[in-house]
Amino acid sequence: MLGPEKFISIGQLASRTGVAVSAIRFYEEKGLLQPLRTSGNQRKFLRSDIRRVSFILIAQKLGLALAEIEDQLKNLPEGRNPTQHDWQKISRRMRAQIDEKILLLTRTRSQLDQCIGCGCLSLQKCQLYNKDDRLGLKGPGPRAVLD
Amino acid sequence: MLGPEKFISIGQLASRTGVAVSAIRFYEEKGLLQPLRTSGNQRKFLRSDIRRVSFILIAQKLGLALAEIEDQLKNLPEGRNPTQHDWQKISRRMRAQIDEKILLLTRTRSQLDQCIGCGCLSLQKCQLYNKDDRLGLKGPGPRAVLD
DNA sequence: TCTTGACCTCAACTTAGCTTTAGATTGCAC
DNA sequence: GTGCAATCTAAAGCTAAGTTGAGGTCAAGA
Repeated sequence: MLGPEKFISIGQLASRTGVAVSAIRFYEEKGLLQPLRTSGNQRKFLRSDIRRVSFILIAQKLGLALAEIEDQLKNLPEGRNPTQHDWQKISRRMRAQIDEKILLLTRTRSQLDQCIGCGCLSLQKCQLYNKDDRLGLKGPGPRAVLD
Repeated sequence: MLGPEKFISIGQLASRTGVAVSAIRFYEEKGLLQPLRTSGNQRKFLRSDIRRVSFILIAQKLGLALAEIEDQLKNLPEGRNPTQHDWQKISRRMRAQIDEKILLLTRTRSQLDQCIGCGCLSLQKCQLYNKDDRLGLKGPGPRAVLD
């Protein structure tokens, strides 16, 4: 029968995930994907790489950098297709990160509420912006300070 | 009496906010700060610029880009020192943004929970990663898709 | 006066996360 | 076998948010 092929091309992976072909090559370069090659040197991906790319996208939305995402993906088995169980473990870890993020935002919000009361928005008085927070909730921000 | 000076230097602003001098100049270049100059061409800032910089830092933590922060700051009066009331208005707007962020994260979390149940983490099945979300919760992610 | 630290400008460099471009294959369809 | 889209590599370009460096000026104290 004409069942689905075992491997998919870069173009297929791109259209299935909505990610540009160039971005997929870039992810490979960064070590997030490890496609095989055809005899003609074209990349061939496992079907499970669709899920892998989905994971990359979701994790990015949560603010993880590609390097951090790579770390998470290291927990997936090399070579063989990850099982449902493999993905569950990794998902649970992500849930913890979301929890943490929500907590930080909630704290920030209540601090801001206090500031709305007094209208101060000042570093000294509010503690809304202090060094500890700085390390917690990350964003761009001046670099020197982050070191 | 020796009351506090009306203006502060760039170095003072830097040490009061914890932001590098180079970053402050950069913010000025981007239009986020509009210091006056001394006869010797050195920048002189209003004391209220400390608050302004604090705001920039806080807003960055919430994921706003400098351009967006500039938009918010446009709501502050030019020239005169912002009043407590001015800051309150702007703070309330920020609170709304935090609320929205928390909402999005909460939604993402519950979707992820469903995925943990099935272990799928797939685009089609879970809807954890769809285009609507993509616009909502922003992050890096492939550019083409964002257009 | 001299020196020293804070300040000035302008240009180039940095990191992350990609996209774009150019020129060379590959592979499928007719 | 001819054509055309999809793929390949390598290098350059882009945006955000700054930092770094070179070379010059300002201001205040000894």
